[in-house]
Amino acid sequence: MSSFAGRMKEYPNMSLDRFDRENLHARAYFLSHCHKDHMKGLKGPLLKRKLKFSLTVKLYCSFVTKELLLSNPKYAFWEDHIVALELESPTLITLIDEASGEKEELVVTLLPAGHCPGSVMFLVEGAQGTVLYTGDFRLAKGDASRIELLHSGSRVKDIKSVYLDSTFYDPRFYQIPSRETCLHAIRGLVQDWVSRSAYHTVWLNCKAAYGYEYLFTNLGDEFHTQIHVKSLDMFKKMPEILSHVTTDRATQIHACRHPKDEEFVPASRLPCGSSASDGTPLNIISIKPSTMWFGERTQRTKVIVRTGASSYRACFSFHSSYSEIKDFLSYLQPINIYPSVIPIDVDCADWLFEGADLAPVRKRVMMQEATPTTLPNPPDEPLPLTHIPLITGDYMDCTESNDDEEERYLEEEERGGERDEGSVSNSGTPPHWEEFFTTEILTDSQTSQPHSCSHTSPSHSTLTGSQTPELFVDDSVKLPSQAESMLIQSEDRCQGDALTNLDAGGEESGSHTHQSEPTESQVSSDFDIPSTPDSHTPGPDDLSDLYRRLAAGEEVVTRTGSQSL
DNA sequence: GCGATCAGGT
DNA sequence: CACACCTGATCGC
Repeated sequence: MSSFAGRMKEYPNMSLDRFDRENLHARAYFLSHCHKDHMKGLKGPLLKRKLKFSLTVKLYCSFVTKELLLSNPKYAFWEDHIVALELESPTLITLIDEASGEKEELVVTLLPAGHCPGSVMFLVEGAQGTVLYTGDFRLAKGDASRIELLHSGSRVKDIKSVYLDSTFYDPRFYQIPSRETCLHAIRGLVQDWVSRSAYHTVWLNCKAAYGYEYLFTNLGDEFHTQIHVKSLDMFKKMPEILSHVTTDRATQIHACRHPKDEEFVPASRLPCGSSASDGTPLNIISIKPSTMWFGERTQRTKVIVRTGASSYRACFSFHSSYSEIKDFLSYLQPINIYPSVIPIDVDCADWLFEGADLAPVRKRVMMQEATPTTLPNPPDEPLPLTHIPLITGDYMDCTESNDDEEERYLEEEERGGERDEGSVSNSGTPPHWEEFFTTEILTDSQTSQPHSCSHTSPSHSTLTGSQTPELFVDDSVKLPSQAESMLIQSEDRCQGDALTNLDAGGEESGSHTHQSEPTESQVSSDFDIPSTPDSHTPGPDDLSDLYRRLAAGEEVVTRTGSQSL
């Protein structure tokens, strides 16, 4: 849970993702995405009153976030105070102190965060330097190098501070299977089930939060069906999503919810109460998207876990893993890092200080926010940790990792392997939600013709798979040597039930099928290499070299004017 | 009656 | 593990 107090040290007159307490005095507000834990105070009466008397206070966010926010009537009073910004379009924003008239100019750029529809990171450039507020994000390895506006020419911008979503910035969450791997596994399970008969139905037990939409669109496409959901209202202006969801219960894939669902769902009923028209009972399995992570030493493709006769958990994460965060930070090389949650357990912080001999000349500290009890100065004195927070060398074991073997688990059935995934989905690229957005309001009957309205996104993203096929990752690339050495051949891998052994009745299957070792190409999917021509992600060797040179006092970071628009 | 906070649940 | 909620109880205004 984000404990970010809302303000950045460099630009205390803007508030991001927090709208209570000190943030009531902000000159401008920023919302990175539409999750409740980032909207604290946003519907508070104090802020509501402030808006009434203010001509200049605005809330900046993406078009999609604006749409999702306003689909909830409780936030309707914001309507005339929201300024939706295009992605990747640097925008000059003037912060005005309404009492004194004092002005402060900033250039703010929204960068896609891959966390949920509309989610963005805020890149802020101004007199106090360039800072990046990540909000919540899920970016794959190498993604930072593909974001043009993090660069100035061919070089990464000089970033003073990163305000980081550090949810999984802990070695225990070393690796999380890629979005494509998870999607592929879920697709396989759904395929296995719904192909049995028209009465075989899948219930996706998703949380009441945005972020599962790309699962719906992908499964919808794959199985030529729409996914049953509770409401379509919020997607009115997002034809790509809208066309894949329905309120018609007569479909084999459901993601509907009911306040008190959990109990009676796996038995035979869906939250929506749907049943076959001829009285035949439906065969229902539930798939619960959950975050499952993979420590270095438990490298195995446990992407789907069977938790009962007809219930499964499927790996699914909105947040970047430790290794993805590490890659992100290694690439950006910020001077300061402010984690949004306490970075790691004090008891196992030793790993932080490994490699201290490589400490660079350039000051590099891990900042920690003032604890809530030491208010009222949110961007208060940081707590500098004296050594490098990023260890690009060997990862040190922190705690024993995830070996919760209390449940029977399935290993992902690899079928065609992951090499072919680029042809199935926009592999290697996070979903680009703005593409789904239109200013038109479509009715249900119009949604059979999905289209993206490019006029709302004149500056297209380099992350957009559909527009940049050359960015597709070739999963067959050789592992970087370091990454390769980190992969431990698993000992005897426990065999789970193969997906193909599911009974029609959902009984636990007695038969076991030997699972083959993942091939290198399958395992390497999280160590892919970016292919953007004019940029590259430094590999572990590059970084070690870089640190060595920094430690030797060489000037390797060339400063460029970070004020360029 | 409302909001904020906490406990407990998925 | 931790997420992003939800519900209900309690407290204060």
